[in-house]
Order: sequence, then structure tokens, then C-alpha cells
Amino acid sequence: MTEPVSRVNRLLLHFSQTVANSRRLFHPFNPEDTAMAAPARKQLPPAYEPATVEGAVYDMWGRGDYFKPRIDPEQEPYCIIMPPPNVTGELHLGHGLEDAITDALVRWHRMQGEPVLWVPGEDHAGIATQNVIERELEKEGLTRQDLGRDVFVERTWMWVRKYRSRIADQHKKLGASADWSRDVFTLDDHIVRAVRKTFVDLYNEGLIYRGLRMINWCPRCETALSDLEVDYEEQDTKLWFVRYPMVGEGGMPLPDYVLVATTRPETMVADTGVAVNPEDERYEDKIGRMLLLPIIGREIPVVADDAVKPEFGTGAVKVTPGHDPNDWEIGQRHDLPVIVAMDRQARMNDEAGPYAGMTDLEARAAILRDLEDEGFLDHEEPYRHSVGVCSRCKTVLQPIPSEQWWLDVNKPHSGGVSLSKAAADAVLQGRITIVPQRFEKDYLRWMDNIRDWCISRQLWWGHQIPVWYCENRHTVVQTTDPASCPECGGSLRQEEDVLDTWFSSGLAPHADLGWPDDTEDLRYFYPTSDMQMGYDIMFFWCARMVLLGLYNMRDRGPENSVPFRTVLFHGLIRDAEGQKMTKSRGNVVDPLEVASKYGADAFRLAVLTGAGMGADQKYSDERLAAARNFANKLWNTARFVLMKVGEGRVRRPHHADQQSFAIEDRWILARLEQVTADVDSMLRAYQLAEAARTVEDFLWGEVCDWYIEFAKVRLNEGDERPKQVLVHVLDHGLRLLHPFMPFVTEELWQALKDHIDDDMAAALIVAWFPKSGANWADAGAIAGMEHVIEVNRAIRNLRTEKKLPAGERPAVYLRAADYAGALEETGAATNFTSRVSVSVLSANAELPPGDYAFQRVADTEVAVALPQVDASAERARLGKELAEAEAHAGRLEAQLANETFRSKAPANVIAGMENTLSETKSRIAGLRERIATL
RNA sequence: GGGCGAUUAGCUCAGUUGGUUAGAGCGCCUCGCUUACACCGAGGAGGUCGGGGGUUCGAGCCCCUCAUCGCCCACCA
Repeated sequence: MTEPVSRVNRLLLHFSQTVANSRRLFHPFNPEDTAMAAPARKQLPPAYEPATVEGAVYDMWGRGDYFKPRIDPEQEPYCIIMPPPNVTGELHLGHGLEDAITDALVRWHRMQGEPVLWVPGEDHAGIATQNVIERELEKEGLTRQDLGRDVFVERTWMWVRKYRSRIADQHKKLGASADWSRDVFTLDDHIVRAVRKTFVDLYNEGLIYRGLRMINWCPRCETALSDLEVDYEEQDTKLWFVRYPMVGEGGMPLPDYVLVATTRPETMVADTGVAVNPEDERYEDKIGRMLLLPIIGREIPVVADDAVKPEFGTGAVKVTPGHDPNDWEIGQRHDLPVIVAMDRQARMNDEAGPYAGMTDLEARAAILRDLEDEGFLDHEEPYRHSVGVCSRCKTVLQPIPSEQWWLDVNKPHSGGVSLSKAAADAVLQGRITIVPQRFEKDYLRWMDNIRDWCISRQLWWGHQIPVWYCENRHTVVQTTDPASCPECGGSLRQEEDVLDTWFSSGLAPHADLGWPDDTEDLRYFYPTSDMQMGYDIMFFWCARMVLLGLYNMRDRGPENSVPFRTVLFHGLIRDAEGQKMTKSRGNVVDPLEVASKYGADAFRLAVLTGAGMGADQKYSDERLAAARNFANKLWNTARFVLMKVGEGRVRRPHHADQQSFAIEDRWILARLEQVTADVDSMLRAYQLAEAARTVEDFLWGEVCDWYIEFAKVRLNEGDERPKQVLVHVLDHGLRLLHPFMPFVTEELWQALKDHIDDDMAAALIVAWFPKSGANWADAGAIAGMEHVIEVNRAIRNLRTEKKLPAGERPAVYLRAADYAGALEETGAATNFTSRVSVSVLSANAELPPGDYAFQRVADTEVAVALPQVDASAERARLGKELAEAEAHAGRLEAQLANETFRSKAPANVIAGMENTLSETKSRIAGLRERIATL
């Protein structure tokens, strides 16, 4: 319980060290050892070309071995396991988003000096991959049965080898700083051992068992599925009403009958009863009597069961325990026989008598025809309901009783609780944090209602279940392959079924780190820190990792057996119309195509900021272009700075000299610190998108738009101070941005770092992340510069409005009070950037004769000299402005006159409002005066 | 049937403890002297924050309700 706190403390402690100290603490990489930085570029090209930069930068990181953590017992590590993409094909945009999120977190933590491990992996994806290979075979006119299991599996491995490397390559192109030396495939030998041990332990606990139950059967994939792998599709069909005649003495049909409603007449052949509600008076006298199953001629009983709703249909339901989950239950309660009338492929079998060999739909048509002919079909009604389909191939599923392997998630195990209870508690008690929090509800509700998990699959591709049967019906369950039956010495045959893919991926956090072996990685990195995935696999994966992780790692105790401390759920990337991207729709976008067009950094920034956490986003070229433009802007900012710095090295500004810096220097340095603090708190709160936007807005909207423009004048005069500031602000800006845009920032930082007279890391990826020390706080400079900026905006606004030619440099008089100093100090910059000739006057000074356009900014009056003025137009303009100002003042006065407001609102809000009111009032006075003189 | 989310400028989206006149990008209109950047710069137009009600001195934000869209879970003879 003290873990998270101590981690924070440790960080705070580190950051309170001096810069030089903290660098030594943070970075194990000795700059001299790793001086293999990218080849120094003589000059940066005028536009950022991602293609020429990304590969070289990624290689440089690889050569520096920066993706591998150094295990240091003194430090709290940061670890994140990659959700292993299926080896079925290439990565899609969603994987790109995951890389953007994970890599941002990983780089941020790495830059704080923590030992950071990102474990990459790929999933064998049992049913999905088998389907892909089967489709491949189909093109050659083959089936997997033609090949046989061994050849089929070997062929699948060939596919896996090809796609694993391709997938890794894609991650690398996107900049993923994962430790590739630890890459895990879910069928690797050590994962096989982990899977087998988990299975055997749970079997020995009695939690894994083999049982005959109703399951979801896919007739195309020919396997059982778990409840989660069932999709439901609305279907328009009919409700058919069929007469089941009563049977009299001696088996003779009577004229009386029971009318039943069914959507699946084809299952009639397997009916073994008819059920009614015990309270239903209509059928009171029929309960216990026998009916004659039409066409088939079998006698079946009428039973009373609470599960029957009297209001539905006729209130009487045919009971088909072999083909319906509810009927299975009813059948069990009333001891009705179970008839299964379909085979593995959903064709009618011999139990279906004359309909044997037909598909279910053929049989339905034939049976309806026969019922009609023989007068049993009463009528039909249109009916809409949903049918379960295979989430992989969309084939309609058949509920069928079948022997399968199950994991009992609700039965208490030797640890005293059930798997599901433990998994729910971990979240309820805050040992696992879900972000965004609203997903907690989904998770908990699912855990509360979870039923036993069908873990066996009738597939060839996957973890074969570690169970062996001998000829004398002995069963052997163990982690290693037995040579012969331990009980009778007989020869053994391994269970042919494989495990649900999610059984193995559910072990990822501990198995990827080496479990069941007691490895250094497992000891050091487990529990992992953050986990990240799309909300669509919350139950499939997140829930299973918690169920299985808590169990396998239970020796660690409640606090440290969790697979991860925090799990982030992100949304899906849809196409521009908001449709889900699927191969069948043909709207899938390849992240590498996007990255090659706009750059990997642009891709990452665009998808990261595309939507709030957990919300879906629409793919948009415009957003990509905007992100690319920002990368280019950054590039040119650096080009400018480097050009001004020239060959030499520049000292960082030192805050002891703060007062020797100009107001704009102090402003941008103070702002940098605020941004640094904001970014820090946002990242701690997993507000990645907000953090990235904050840095972007700062660099573009403040550094580029104002600081650089203002600095140009002094730079041209040979003032050295702006160089110090530029270099420092750019350096920190690149650091802050690096988690989000790693390539361009690294490339620029490599070009910049040798120009800073300071102890710089070998690479940005391992440079320390800025931490706000509040050394440059300067409220006066911030207020002053904000005012100066507003004044410049006013000047430009008037210029444009009065249509002054761009080449003209009109005189501007600023009648100022509080901000006179700031305006005076920045006068030359204002002249340059707003192309005017400024004079700062006292508030009540006379203006030289002539015409002016006026605007009021707080207590400063801006007067732009005009060649001549159209009095009526000017009066109208000022009148409008006056009306707005008066309305504003009116609102403020009303608010401030309100006694309850004055007594309840915080002082700073009242003070701020009063200040605005007095400024607005003086603005009104100025406007009235102007109008009067016109 | 139960639950969750969304609804803010023409489009895509920010807006986390309720606080002075609600933001960005793209698009649109006008202009562009100036070698960091036209993947740019300057200025501008454009929003009763889905409707209604409530709480509060004060609501885009909290509560109730309705509407539309989307999703999840359960059941569907």
C-alpha cells in the first residue's frame, strides 16, 4: 500500500537535486561511452523530411541500447507489457495509437531516469490465425484436413515467422522504444511452460474441469467458443405456431392439442417435451399429459416450469434440450432426454430421420412444408430477434451440448476466494486503477456476472491441453509430456483440444517476465506499472489477466500480485464517416502508409490528440496534415535558433541573473516553467493528449509567434541574452515534446546539444525530463508581456481595419499607466513586429494634431495615426465598441453589487472582477472622449 | 430490459476540483514589407455549449427530465 507513495517521494527527492546531480542520478549512460550520435549535419534542410531522419534516428537509439532497462534495485522500475497484436497480418491504426500512447509513457518515464522496460510481443491468435491459414489453403483448393494437423501447424509457423518480423518492423517505424531482445510470442517455449503450469495448478485446485454443458458451437470453425466470442445480429424471421396433439389412451391422437410457437422448427425433431408455466390456468389440466410430436410421432410430456413466460407466444414452449440453452436447463430439471440432431457442421444427422443430410435451413423449409401438408402448422407471424454468430466468421452458431474444458471462476480456491471475487476486489480496493474511471463499472459488472469460462477449442493451432488419456481410461494432467501412463504403464494419447488464445495472453504480465521461473525480470518488474488497451478487449484480456495473474502470483500477497497498477482504456479509430475499420468494408488504413506520407511523429501526435481518453476518434487527413505542419514548424524554429547561435556554445540562462534579462526573456522563461509544471501534472494524470497540446501551443503560439519575433530586434543588435534563452527554451521544449514526437525532437536535439554549454546526455531519449523548479516565476513579466501582446494585437487590428498599406510605418501613441514600463521596454520589438513607430506617453498626454484610430487595452490607449479619418465610420465603430464595453461593465457591476456574491465568492475572483471593471470603466471613458472629439 | 457515452464555431475535437467577455486545428473572407518556416505570417467573420426544468451569488461543467446518435451487458420459445 505504501508503494505508490514511496515512488512519488523518490521522484520528488530526485528532482529537488541540482540539475547536474539529477542527471548523474538519472542516466546510467555515460556520454563518452555512447558517443555514437547521429552524424552531425552541417545544415538542416529548410523543410523537415521525416523519411531521411526516422530510420537513422531509430538506428542510433538501437546502437545506444537505450531500450534496455538497467536493473537497479535502488530504483523503482517502470514496466509496461505490449498488448500482443495477432500474427494474422499487419498492424492497423489502432496498433499505431497504442504505440503512440505506450511509447509516450515509456519515454516520459525513461527520461525521468527510471529503469524502463517495454516488453513487445505477438499473439498466436488461435482461431483467427487458423482461419487465415485456412483461407490461404482454400485458394490452393486445399483444406486443413488434406494437410493433416502436423503439416498444417508447420505451415502456420511459416506464416508466423514472416509476420512476426513484419510486425516488429512496423512498431519500429513508428518509433516504439520497446526492448526487442525480450520480444515474446505466445507460443514460445517458456510461455508453453507457463500455460501448462497454470492449467495443471488450476486443475489440481478443482477449478479446471471437463464437463458436458451447453456451448456455443461454430459449424464453420468447428469449435466451441466462449460467451465473449459470440456476436449477436438482429434477424427478421417468423414465429411459427405448431399444433402438438394430445395423446389419449393407447397412444391415439385426440382432437385437442397444445399450440407452441417456435423460431426454429428444424429442431422439432429433437423435441423431448413441451413446457408451460405452472401458474398458467390455460394449461392446468394438461400438465403431466402426453403430446404427440408431429411428423416424428414421438410421445413427449407436458411439463410445468417457471422459466416459461405465459405472456409470450402461446405460453407453451417446445423443449429441445439438445439445441437450446434454456431448454437444456428445463430438460435437466424435468429429466427429459437429450437428442442432438445435428453434426459438427450443423447438418441434420440420423436423429432427424427423413431430414438427415440437410442443412438447418433446408430442414426448416422441409419440415414447415410437411407440417403444413399434414395440418399441424396453425399460422405464422413475422418476428424479429437476434441470433448468435461467430465473432470470427459470422456463421450462425449452434447451441449444442458438448464435453469441454471449463475454468470455474466462482469457486473459492485454496487462497480462500474465487478468481472472480479476487479480480473484482483488486479494482474495488484500489490495487488496480482503471482510467478513465467510468470503465470500472463495466469491469465490475462483468466480474459479478461472470460464468464458467469454456477454455477448450477444437482447433489445431494453439496450446494443446496438457492432458493425456491412456487406453485404460486413466487421465494424466501434468506440465511435462509423460512417456506412459503412470498408473498402468499404458500408452497415452494427448487431449487434442487447444486452449482459448486468451488463456495464454491472460498470463502475459507475469509469463512475459519469466514466470514460472523465478527470474530477475519477474522479481524486479512485477507487478507491471501501466497497461493499455482498447476498451473493446476489456473482458477478453484485461479481465483475464487479472483473474489469472492474481492467482498465479498469489504468493506475492494482495498488493503485489496484481498484473499491473493502472490500466488505460483507449477508444477505436474509425474511418472519416465514423464506421469501424474492417477488412470487409475495405476502409482499413495502414499506419505505415500514413507515417510515410506525414511522418511517424505527425501520425503519433494526430492519433494521440484525436480524442479524449477512452473515446473513439475519426480518422482525418486534416489532422495529420496539421500535425505534420507542426513538426515542420518545430524544425524551422530549431533552424532559426541554430542559425543565430552559429558555431559557438551558449550558456544556459541562470536564474540568479533573472533581473538582468529583458521582460520578454523573463516572460518566456517563466512561461516555460509553468508549461513544464502543467505537463508534469497532466502526464501524472494520464492526460497525454492535453500534455502534448500544451507543449505544442506553447512552442507555436508563444515561443514562435511572440518570443522569437521580439528577440529578432535584439539579436540583430548583437544582444547575447536572447541566444541563451532561445537555446534553453528550445532544449526544454524538445525534451517536453520528445515522448510524443520522438524522431524530430531527437534529430533537432542532436543538432542543438553541442551548442549548449552544459553537461548534455548522449541522446534526447535518455536526457532528463524538465522539472519545474519555479526558479523563473515572474508574475510581473507575464502580466507585462501579455499586455504588450494585446497592445500589438490592437495595433495590427487597427492597421487592417483602416486598410493601412503593409509597407507603411504609421506613428503609434500609447497613452499608458501601469504598463508604461513594459511598453517602453518592448517598443523596438513592437515597431519591428507590428511595423509601426511607437511612442509611449503618459495617460493624460496630448496627442500631436492629426487623425487617429483608437483602441483601448486595459488602461492603455492605443492611438494609430491615420492619413485621414472617415468621421462617421469611426464614430460607428467606436459606438459599437462602447456599447460592448458598457454591457460588460454592467454585468460586472451587477455581479459586484450582489451582496451574496461578495460574501461567498473567493477574494481573488472578486479582486479580478473589480480590476476588470475599473479597466473597463476607463476604457469607456476613453471611448466617450474619442466619440465626443469626432 | 439494464447500463454507459456522446450532443460545444461549417467540419474534427479540447475544455478534471462551477468563477470575470467559451478555445484549437482545418475550412471560409481580407491582407502579406520582412531570408527560420507559404507545411508560413497578420487580421477577421463564425457558437443562446442538443431542448426544458432545477441547485447555486455564479452552470458548458452539478441534479432531474426529454430528444437524437453510438456502444456495452442480459434476455428473446
